[in-house]
Amino acid sequence: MDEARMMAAHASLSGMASLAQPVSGEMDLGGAPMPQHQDIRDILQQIMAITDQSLDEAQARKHALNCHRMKPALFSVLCEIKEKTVLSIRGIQEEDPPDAQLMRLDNMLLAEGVAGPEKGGRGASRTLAAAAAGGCANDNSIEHSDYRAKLSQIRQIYHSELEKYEQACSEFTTHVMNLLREQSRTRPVSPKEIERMVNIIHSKFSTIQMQLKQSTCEAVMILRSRFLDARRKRRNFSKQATEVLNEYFYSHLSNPYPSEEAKEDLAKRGGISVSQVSNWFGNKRIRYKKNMGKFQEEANIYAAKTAVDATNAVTQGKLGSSPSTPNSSSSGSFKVSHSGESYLNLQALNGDAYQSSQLGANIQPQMDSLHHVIHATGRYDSIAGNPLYEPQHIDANGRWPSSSTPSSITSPAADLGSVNSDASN
DNA sequence: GTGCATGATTTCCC
DNA sequence: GGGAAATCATGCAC
Repeated sequence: MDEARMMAAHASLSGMASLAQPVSGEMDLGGAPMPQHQDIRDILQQIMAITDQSLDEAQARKHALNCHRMKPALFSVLCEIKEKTVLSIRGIQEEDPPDAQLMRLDNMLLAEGVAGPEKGGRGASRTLAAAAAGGCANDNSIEHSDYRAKLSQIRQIYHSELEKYEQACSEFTTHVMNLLREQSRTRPVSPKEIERMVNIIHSKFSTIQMQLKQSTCEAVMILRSRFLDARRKRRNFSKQATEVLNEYFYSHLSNPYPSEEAKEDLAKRGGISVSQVSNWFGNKRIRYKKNMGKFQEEANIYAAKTAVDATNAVTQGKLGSSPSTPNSSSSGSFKVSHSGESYLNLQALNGDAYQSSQLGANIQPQMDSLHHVIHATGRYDSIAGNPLYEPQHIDANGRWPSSSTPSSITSPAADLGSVNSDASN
């Protein structure tokens, strides 16, 4: 203890003689020092003298002082002084307002499914739902499981660390409390001081917890951004997927609006998602319309392919094959399920007859394909008068004739027995 | 590195 | 809600 503090303590004690009165319960009304006062002065003198003594002497003196009958009273007074001075000042400095940042972190961890009860991750499911709206189903399913696994890892680490911190906090608090209680026998430590110390410890551990929460949030953010980036990452479709989509597009050129059923079928066959099919058709329609010349060659290739399939189907039909003979197309989906005779008769049908024939929609893909072949081979002109062979499928407004009300019957299976808007072409 | 192709997203319209 | 159009962002050939 330095001289200044000793003097301060001395002054305090001198002024606090009155505080010690209740303990002794005796007072010299004439102002003469009572025996108790003399005791206190003696104790203080001894305390002051400790610094001048050797270690052994000091220990012995300390022990003697601890056993002194006035010690409880003295400690009580010192505790009171401490509370009135140092601790009150600390109290003002340390009482922080509720931490908004901590609340934000807690909310975010709850929202992401890291904190709170296990629920498969609300954030995860939300992200998964968002991802399911687009992107390859197969790839996404992998990414989903990957995302969930990583989120689960983060959750585990977070809870493990949190538990460690809480345990450490509890252990340390108990340790400090025991220490202070132990020390209260040799130095003035009030219960309030212990309580305050516990609060300080909790506050420090709370800061550490906040750092943990912050790190966890950052990890979740990084994970999410990686996942979302991966979702946005474009990958070209497989050759098969592109072929399946192009086959459908060019064989339904007059009305390239696949129904939900057709989209599902295309998605299944192409190994992509339905929304990817929708995206593809959206892009294709626009890009085809913008630059038909560029797509002509591609159109001819697919048209020829489909036409060959159609011809095969026709031939087989003429030869008396079963009406349900599968299309020889590699795609194997757009099947000609009616006889070749019906197909040939179609060219002579007017709109009404076409509708009543109940097969126009099914034949239309082949008609579209043939149109392209004919157009490409210069034979278009000779049959241009036939309303079935429109040189363009897009009207003056740049729209497909039925684009405002796309046919819901574009799937080969669904085409059966229904009226296709293509018939007007 | 550049330009084109292409899948995905966004915004607007009906 | 679905589609058109514009735009973004990436893949890929050169």
